[in-house]
Amino acid sequence: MKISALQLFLDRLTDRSALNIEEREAILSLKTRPAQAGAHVDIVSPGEITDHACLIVSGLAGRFGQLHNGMRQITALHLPGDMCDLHSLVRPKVGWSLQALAPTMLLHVSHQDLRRLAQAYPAIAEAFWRDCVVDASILSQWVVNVGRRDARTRLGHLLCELAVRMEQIGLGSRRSFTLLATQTQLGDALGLTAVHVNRVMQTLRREGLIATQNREIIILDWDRLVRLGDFDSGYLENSGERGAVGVGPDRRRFAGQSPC
Amino acid sequence: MKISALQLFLDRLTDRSALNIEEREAILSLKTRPAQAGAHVDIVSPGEITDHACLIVSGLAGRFGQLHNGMRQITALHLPGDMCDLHSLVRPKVGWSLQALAPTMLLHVSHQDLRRLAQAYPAIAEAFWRDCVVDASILSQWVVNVGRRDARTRLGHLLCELAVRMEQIGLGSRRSFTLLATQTQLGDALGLTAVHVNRVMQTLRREGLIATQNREIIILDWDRLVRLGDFDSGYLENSGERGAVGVGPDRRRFAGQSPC
DNA sequence: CGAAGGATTGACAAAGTTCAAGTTTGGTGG
DNA sequence: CCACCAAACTTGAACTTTGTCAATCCTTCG
Repeated sequence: MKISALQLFLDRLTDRSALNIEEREAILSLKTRPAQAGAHVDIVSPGEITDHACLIVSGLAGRFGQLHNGMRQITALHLPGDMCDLHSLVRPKVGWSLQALAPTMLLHVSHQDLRRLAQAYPAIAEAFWRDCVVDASILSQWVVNVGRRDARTRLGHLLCELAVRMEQIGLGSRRSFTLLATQTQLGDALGLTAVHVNRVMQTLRREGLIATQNREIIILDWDRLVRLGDFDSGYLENSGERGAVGVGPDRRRFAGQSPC
Repeated sequence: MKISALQLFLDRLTDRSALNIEEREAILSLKTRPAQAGAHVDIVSPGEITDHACLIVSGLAGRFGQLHNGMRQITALHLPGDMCDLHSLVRPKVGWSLQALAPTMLLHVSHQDLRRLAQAYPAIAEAFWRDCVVDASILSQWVVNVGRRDARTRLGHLLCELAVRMEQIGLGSRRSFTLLATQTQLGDALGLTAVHVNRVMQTLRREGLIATQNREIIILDWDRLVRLGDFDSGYLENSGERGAVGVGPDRRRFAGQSPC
């Protein structure tokens, strides 16, 4: 049974923030406009002033920083269920491009509608805010990864992150998942050359850490990969400690959902 | 005449978000508790669950990601007027340490009080959210900088960023400002060794781009440094395009303040 | 004055890049 | 179903950039 992208998005929100029935319904009944983008095509271009956010349904999208010399650096990868441009709600002038890395289906959600929700339900505004903060926390890790780790560790870390995130949204697991990025794109994410990504990937295979077939990454030894990648999933998970600005009546707490 | 840190913080908020008199007064009347930290001492340690945010009054603070092998990467530098842990309002479990890079004075502001404001004034909640988003946008640039630029460019970019940010808060200008970080700390921010930072800095001096005396950075040729650093200040500035979740009655627009 | 932290230097090593040439793969039209 | 094309992946050799280590100098501060 196929789960709608809005449901995935809502799951993520409620995993991190408490939302009551009414608020959840409100999210689920957001109007959306389907769209798609082939590999390498911009979903949002830099300099634009957006009036909508993009909810990934399937595929893979990346946020690209462009250098004046033409080099590129991916600063974020967006998986299905990610509401990519949520931050554009409060800062509509985007500084970077959002590009599909592989054929990608998405839904446009208008700022106007999102704003209406945020106005009507402070708890939703807070959930949106928290979502942005979690994204920033992933971004922080990205800086650490790219700044201070050698290539092997960097790639290991990225693979771990993706495995956990894919598992969170129910696509694959930390034993295997589908990675819709080319080695060149991985290089752009890691601050490495495609050539070097290739070589490092080979050593990981040779050492029996991972295997690949087609677009599938198979993690043969999770524990060793975690150690190699210096990975600590804390920044991705909702550790149960959830800040609350403390909005609205009728607040309800959830039990955690994934027995991770 | 000395401007209070709260006023600096408010200036930043109102530069990015419209706040009416009442809301501004509310910010200014926040209760604060002074604190200080010597160079290299933690202000907030990783794993803690904070109940307050930290407003920098003077000095310099940095957010450190720690690797398991002991290496460190600075993911953000915080100047006076920065409310460092605003994001902890919605995610109180912090993943990284906040450390003073030089003797630093700061003010603690309790989450409780900040939450009260955010509840009472949706426009303030939105301003806080926007502040977090701007921080994330700086973080994005940081990823690009560290991931894809060579050492010269990286250092050039960081110097440009700091010059602009110092100018924004009225400490120094893009012709000169005080940089309270050691070369080792710069290395931690740039993903480079202290030794290499030193050498690169020397070439910048030799080429007549910058001069240093004591803790002061003097930028001799701003345009050339901007070109070298591949710097575009867009991500720091409030481009006039300001998203509005559109909260509260009595919204008022400001004219821009700094004729940048 | 002496200690400590920070800046500077040099010789060398290592990690990653560049370039340029294959090889494989997947998809498309005939 | 095959031939062909483009994109992705792989390989090797030479080359750069940055890191490492270890010593020395300089400044600040008690």
